[in-house]
Amino acid sequence: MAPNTADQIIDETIRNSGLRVTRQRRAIYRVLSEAEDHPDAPEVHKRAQASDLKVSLATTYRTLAELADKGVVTRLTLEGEPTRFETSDAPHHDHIIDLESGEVVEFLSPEIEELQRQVARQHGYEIVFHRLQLYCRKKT
Amino acid sequence: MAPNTADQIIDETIRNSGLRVTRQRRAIYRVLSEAEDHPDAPEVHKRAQASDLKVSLATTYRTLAELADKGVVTRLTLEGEPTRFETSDAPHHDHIIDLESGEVVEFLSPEIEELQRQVARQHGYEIVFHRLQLYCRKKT
DNA sequence: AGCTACTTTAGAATGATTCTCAAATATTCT
DNA sequence: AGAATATTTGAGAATCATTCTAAAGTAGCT
Repeated sequence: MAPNTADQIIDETIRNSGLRVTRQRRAIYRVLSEAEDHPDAPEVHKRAQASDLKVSLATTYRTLAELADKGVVTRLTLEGEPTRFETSDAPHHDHIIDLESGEVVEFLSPEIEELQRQVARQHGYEIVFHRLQLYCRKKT
Repeated sequence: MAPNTADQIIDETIRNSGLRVTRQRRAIYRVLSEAEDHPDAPEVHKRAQASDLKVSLATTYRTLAELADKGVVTRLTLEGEPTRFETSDAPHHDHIIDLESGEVVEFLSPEIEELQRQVARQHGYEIVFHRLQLYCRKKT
């Protein structure tokens, strides 16, 4: 029987990534999958505490790094601020950052992705992953 | 008479950016303009020392930040490593990062840039600056 | 040369993240 | 189930990158 509850899916995801399922990893991954935004490690830690899932800050950092290395979560490294995280379950996308409000908007452009592949190929490379960030201001 | 030697151009560049010309700023900017690669702050500092241009590490960090804010140099923020720098005199370009060797290759794609502008516009934004990095491995 | 504002310096301080290793816990073996 | 083994966690120390501080030095104007 396939997993059906959110909790079961979380456990599956962790186990499938090759890590043991622990209370702490569950808590951290759950915080991320419920997040509407892109929190950094201390913020993930705070939310986990708040939802009565005690985890240390060290474990939060460690677990986020592990999950990122396994590909289950994605690092969002913006200019001049601590690394943020998001789950990798949403389809791939890139980010627009509103320089005034700090708001982060996700977007997807298959055309750009294709051109990226072409550029890489022309230089003898194939893309493993990429980062595209548009730092913008609201159009006048 | 327009500046003709490399030294004069360096002084002009610094002065035009609105900063006073000092021995230290000259040294730092010179290191960057002679660099073939994309050094981080400690590396710029080391090279300045080596070429007999004494500068403190604090000043190196401060000056690189000032020049970046003035737009004379550009920050290159890669995943999981300290910020690197390059002069802004070369035409705009993006980067391919070879994941195995760490080598950084520059490329330019007007088509991608145009698509980026379109995407931003569709979301009601206009781009102030952007970052595009392709993390790659050599094509087999 | 003298004044004044801007700069530099060395070291302290900060912020983000990683490390250490003993205690706790998950999985495996009987 | 209970014991043995391999992982994982937590608290605080440690590290790395970068910025701050306040005292001493210097650029640029007169």
